[in-house]
Amino acid sequence: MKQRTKARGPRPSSIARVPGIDYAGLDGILGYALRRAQLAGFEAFHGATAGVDITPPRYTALVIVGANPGLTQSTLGAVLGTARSGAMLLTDWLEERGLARRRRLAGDARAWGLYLTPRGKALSSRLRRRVKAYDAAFARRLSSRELGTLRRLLDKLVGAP
Amino acid sequence: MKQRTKARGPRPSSIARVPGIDYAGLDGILGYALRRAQLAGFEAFHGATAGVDITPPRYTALVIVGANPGLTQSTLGAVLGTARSGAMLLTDWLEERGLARRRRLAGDARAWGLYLTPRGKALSSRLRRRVKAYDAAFARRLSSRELGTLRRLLDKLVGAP
DNA sequence: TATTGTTATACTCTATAACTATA
DNA sequence: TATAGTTATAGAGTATAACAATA
Repeated sequence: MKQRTKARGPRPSSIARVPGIDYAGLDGILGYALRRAQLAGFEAFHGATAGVDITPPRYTALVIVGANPGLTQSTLGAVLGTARSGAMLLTDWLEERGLARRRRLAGDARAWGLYLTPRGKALSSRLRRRVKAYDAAFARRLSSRELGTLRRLLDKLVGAP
Repeated sequence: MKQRTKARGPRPSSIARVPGIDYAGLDGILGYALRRAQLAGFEAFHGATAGVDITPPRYTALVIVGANPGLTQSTLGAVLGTARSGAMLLTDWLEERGLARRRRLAGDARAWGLYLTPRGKALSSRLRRRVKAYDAAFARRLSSRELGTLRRLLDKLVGAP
């Protein structure tokens, strides 16, 4: 393992159904059902990254920088839906661990281009494989037909093309 | 309005699709699709609670205490899937705003029972109506048939009966 | 011994505002 | 003026650990 063995910090747990509790229509809310499902998906991620000190946004940053070398921090922020300052902290985190480097871009002296180091590339590819496998195991709770339907409905819900 | 008019703190925004970016299979991950959908649902919640200083866990605490008077903090924590210390902070928050009260329970001198005040009940019922309406508007992006399918698949995914 | 609530501490995630250097 | 990055600050959410009172 390259990173610390213990993931610290908040790990949102799934929402257990407590017997005898009146949920007062809370479980009739679509947003609540989505939240529960998302937490179940998070657990798959957590299993995939056990033993590696990483979190979902950090994983996303790692993968996105890996697939888009030379990306600027602003663009990374746009992809993550986060403010520039957050993209900077993520970049710091990657750089401190030797996973990525900032390099000056030719066209614009204000911006940095982000690039994974060999170590970052190795971690990215290892984790991508693991996350994919765990996610597939999670998705296997549905038939492939159901899964296709679910993906279509989720896309429609968020207005994806 | 009874609460502060401005909700502060982090409001997770939705994940925009940035053109020209290689997502490297990230969007093939079910957990990622669920996350995007959940954020869209969160926006519905945010619209419903505009002008009221409340967050999803605080809203959940308000509703759950309202529907289960005499609930202990430990049970509230179990419902929310959070540690006791978190349930305590939520209870403090409710109490500071005059929305709930702690009262000693007869059976166990260690535990507090939680009860909404009239003000808490009023806020709870107003917000429940608004959240339900906004959630319904959000859900209307799907046909009622699709919605039924989605709910069934989400329940199956989290292993709900 | 175990549980309830509490306090203390820490870390992640996110945001806004003000600043600098550059465009 | 506008943008990229940075710094400072703040609040929300979550966790663990240790403690007192009670079971």
